[in-house]
Amino acid sequence: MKQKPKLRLRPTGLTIGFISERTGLAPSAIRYYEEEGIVHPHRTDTGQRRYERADIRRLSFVMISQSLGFSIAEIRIALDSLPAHRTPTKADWQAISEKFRKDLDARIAQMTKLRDQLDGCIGCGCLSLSNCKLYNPDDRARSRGTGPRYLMGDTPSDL
Amino acid sequence: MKQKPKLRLRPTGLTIGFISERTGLAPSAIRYYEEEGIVHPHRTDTGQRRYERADIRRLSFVMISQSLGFSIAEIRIALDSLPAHRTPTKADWQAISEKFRKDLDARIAQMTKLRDQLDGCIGCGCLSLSNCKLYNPDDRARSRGTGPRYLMGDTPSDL
DNA sequence: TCTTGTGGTGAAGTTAACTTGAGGAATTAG
DNA sequence: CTAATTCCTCAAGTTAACTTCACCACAAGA
Repeated sequence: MKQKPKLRLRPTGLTIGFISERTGLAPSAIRYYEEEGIVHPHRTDTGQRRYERADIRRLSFVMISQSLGFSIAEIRIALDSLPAHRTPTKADWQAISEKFRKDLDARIAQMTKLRDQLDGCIGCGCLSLSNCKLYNPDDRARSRGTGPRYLMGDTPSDL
Repeated sequence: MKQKPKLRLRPTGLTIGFISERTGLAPSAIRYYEEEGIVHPHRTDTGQRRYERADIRRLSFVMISQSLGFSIAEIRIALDSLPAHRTPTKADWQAISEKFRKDLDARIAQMTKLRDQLDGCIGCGCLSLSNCKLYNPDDRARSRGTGPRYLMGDTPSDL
């Protein structure tokens, strides 16, 4: 008896459950990503979502990028540069990761700089902001919450 | 005529407005930090908050730490290790920044590793998760949003 | 003293990234 | 052919880190 492979993928495509298993993402998260324009599954005539294998890659890319600190908005923009109606090639993915690599490089440099100055700034106990190298407002690593979030630099006087 | 210095600091201590100016933080944020146990100003008999100079340092520490990606919960815990009823010394701040430096070191190492493997993983276009070095679940850099957020590693099969 | 600030207190709103729940339709297993 | 799954939609809830608002009290200066 032929052991029927329990694949939730009809000729129409992969089900959300299948994608969920393979990526570890909850179906609700995957639907959310669709709202955010990160994946664009097509629908069966009865309205169920069907994905392609390439979508697993897209979602993996999302997870990795998030772990690197990118927001889904940024990720969406990056993914938008992938070809719309053609399965992305190796070269497509390489191009997209290039930008992220740049960003990563910058952030690593930034953090290294901060670390090296930590002892001289917080560690020394002075925290005199006017001398402090941590003043650097070019910090790009923050974007949570609401309203303005400014890294010190508005207070030119000493403490 | 002696130009009266417009310092909002009565013998009772520094006002929230003064602290706000010096740190660049909005008064609302400073009050919020109080709720979160990060600063503990005392009150005048009429209920106004009065801060100490050391609080500016605490708040600066908070801002710097946040820019490094620490949550205020983590920061609060770190600050709790400062002496409660004594102005923190140089040594106190050094001890506290030591832990953060460790964390920073780890994160820099992590990001560097990720960057170095980016080309070989996303860049190559394979994204075969079972081979991918980005699998690494020891990633500590994420903690936003609700519910479980797991970095791939639950999906041992290939994509 | 009178008029502007500052300051204080809730309560409610905001963004991001999702989850949870209710109620109903399709699909699949036995 | 049922029963059990899986899926769908829409609305509302959640956490973090604050902001905004309304409304009232004190404080400072001309």
